[in-house]
Amino acid sequence: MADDVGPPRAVPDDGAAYTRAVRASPPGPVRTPLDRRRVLAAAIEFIDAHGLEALTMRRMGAHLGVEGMALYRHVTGRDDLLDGVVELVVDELYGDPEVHLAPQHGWQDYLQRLAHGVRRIAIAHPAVFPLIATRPPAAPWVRPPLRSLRWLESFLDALTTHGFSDGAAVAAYRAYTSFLLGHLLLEVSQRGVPISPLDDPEGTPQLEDRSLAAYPLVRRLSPLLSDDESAAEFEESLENLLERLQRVLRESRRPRPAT
Amino acid sequence: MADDVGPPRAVPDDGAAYTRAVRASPPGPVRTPLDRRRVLAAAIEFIDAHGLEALTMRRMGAHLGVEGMALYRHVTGRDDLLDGVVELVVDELYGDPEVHLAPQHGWQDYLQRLAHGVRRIAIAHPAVFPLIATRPPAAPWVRPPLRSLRWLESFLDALTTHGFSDGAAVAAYRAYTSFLLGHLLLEVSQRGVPISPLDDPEGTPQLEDRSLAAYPLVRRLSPLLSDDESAAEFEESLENLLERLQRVLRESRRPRPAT
DNA sequence: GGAACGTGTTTACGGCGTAAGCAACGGGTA
DNA sequence: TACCCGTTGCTTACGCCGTAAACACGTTCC
Repeated sequence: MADDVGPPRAVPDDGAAYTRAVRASPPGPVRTPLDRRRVLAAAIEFIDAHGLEALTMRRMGAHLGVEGMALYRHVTGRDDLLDGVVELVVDELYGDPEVHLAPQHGWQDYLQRLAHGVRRIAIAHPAVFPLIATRPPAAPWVRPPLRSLRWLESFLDALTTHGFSDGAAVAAYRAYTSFLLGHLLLEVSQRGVPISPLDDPEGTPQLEDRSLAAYPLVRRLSPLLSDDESAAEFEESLENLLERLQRVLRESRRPRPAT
Repeated sequence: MADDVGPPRAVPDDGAAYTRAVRASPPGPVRTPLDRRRVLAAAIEFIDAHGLEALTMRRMGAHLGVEGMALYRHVTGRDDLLDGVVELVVDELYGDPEVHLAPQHGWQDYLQRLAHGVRRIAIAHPAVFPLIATRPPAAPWVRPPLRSLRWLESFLDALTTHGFSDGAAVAAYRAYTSFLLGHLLLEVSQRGVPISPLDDPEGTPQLEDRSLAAYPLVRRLSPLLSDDESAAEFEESLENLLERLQRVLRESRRPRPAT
C-alpha cells in the first residue's frame, strides 16, 4: 500500500527480520516455543517495565520476538492475558515459603506472614498490583487482593480452626482484605510508579508554590506529607487490625457477657 | 424545511440518527451549546449506565447528540475528560451540605460526616468510584479518594485545630484514606456493578458446585460470604479508626509518659 | 512417504483517539 | 442593513488497536 519505495519485492519480512535478529541463532532455528506461562511471565515483566497502559498485543509479541497474533495460541485474548497475569502473581505468592512456613504458630502469625507476603508482591510488581486490585474476580465474594479460592479457603481454615465462629471468620476476611487493598494500593501509587505514558523523562515536581498559596496547611505540612512512612503505617494498622480481631474472637467465645 | 422532525431535546441512545435529526432542523435550530460541565455530567451519567469501558469519545458524542470530535472543544482529550469526571464528582461531595454542616462539633463528628459523604457518592456512582480510586492524582501525596487540595486542607485543619500535632494529623490522613479506599472499593465492586461488556443480560452465577468441591470451607460459608454487611462493617471499621486516632491524639499531647 | 497437528505469520476489518481543516450560526460594529 | 469574526460542531484522515480467518511451515506419528 504505502510501500511504494523500491520494487515490489516479495521479501518484505519486517517482523520476520526482527524475529530472526532476536533469536540470532545459527541455521538450525530452534526457538523454544512459547507457552502460556512464558507469555504471562513476559507480560508481568513488560508491565513492570513500561506500565499497564503500554501493554498491547503487538508490543507483547515484539517483546517476545514474535508477531502479536502468535499470542492468541496461548491466551484467548487480551482480557485472558490480563487475568492470567493476575493469576500468576497470586500463585507466586502462594508458592512463597515465607508465608506457609508456620501455619500452626497461631492465626495471628499466619495473618502477619500473609500480609507481609502480599505487600512483598505489591512492591515487587507495583504496576501489576492495581490490576489485582481492580479486575473483577471470579465470584463476587472472592475479594482482592486475595483473589483465589485457595487463599480464601486457607484463610478461613486458619481462623475457624483457632476458634473463630463462621461469622467472625468471614468478617475477619472482609476487614483483612479491605485493609490490605486500601493500604497497598495507596502505597504503590505513592511510590511514583504510575508512568502513564511510555516514559516520563522529566519529573514534573512543580505545583509546589503557585497553587499551594490557597492551602497554607498543606504547604506547611508538605514535607511531612511527602515522606514515606508506608512500612511503619502498614505495621501499625496491621497490628491494630489483629487486636481488633482478637477482641472479636474473645467475644464470640462466650455467648453474651452483657451490655 | 419541510422535514421539521420533533424538537431536538431529550437524548435518546441512537447517536447517529439523533445527530441527523438535529442537523436536519430548519434555520432556527436553537440547541443549547455544549460546555465543559455538561460534557462531564453526561460522562458520569454514561459511566453509571454502561460502565467505564464502554465510554469512548464517539459514543460520548452520540450520547450528547453530537459527533465525537465536538467534545474536543471542551476537553483536551479522553484523559482530560476522565480527570474532569473525577473532579466533578469530588466537587459534588464538596458541595454536600451534610458534610459541612457542623465542622465545629468536634473532629470525630467531622470525620464521620466526611466518611459517610464519600460512601454516599461511591454508592451513587459505583462505576465512577474506581476511577477516583485509581487515577493518579496531581501530587503524589494527595490520596484518593479525597483527591483534592481543598479536602486535604480541610481535613488537616479539622485535626490540627483540635489538638493533633502535625505528624499525627498527617498519619491520620493516611490511615483515613486507606480505610475509605479499601472499604469502598471492595464494597462497590461487590455490589455486582462492574458489567465489563456493555450489557450482561444473563447473570452467570454458576461456579457454585463443581469447582467448590475442593474448598469445603468456602462452600460451607458461601451463604455468609455472599451476603452484604457492608454498611455495618463500614460503621464498625470507622468507629475503630476513630478510636485509634483518639488514642494517638491523647498520646501526642503529653510528651512521653514512659514505656 | 504422507497425513495430522501445533506454532507462528499474513492479511484484513472495524473501532479507537485525535489532528487539521471547514461550514454555519450569532453577536458586535458600521 | 451589511459586514465580520469568534465560537461551535462537522468532515475527513491517519495510525494504532484487538482480533477473526486463512495460510506456511516444521514436527511427529503411522
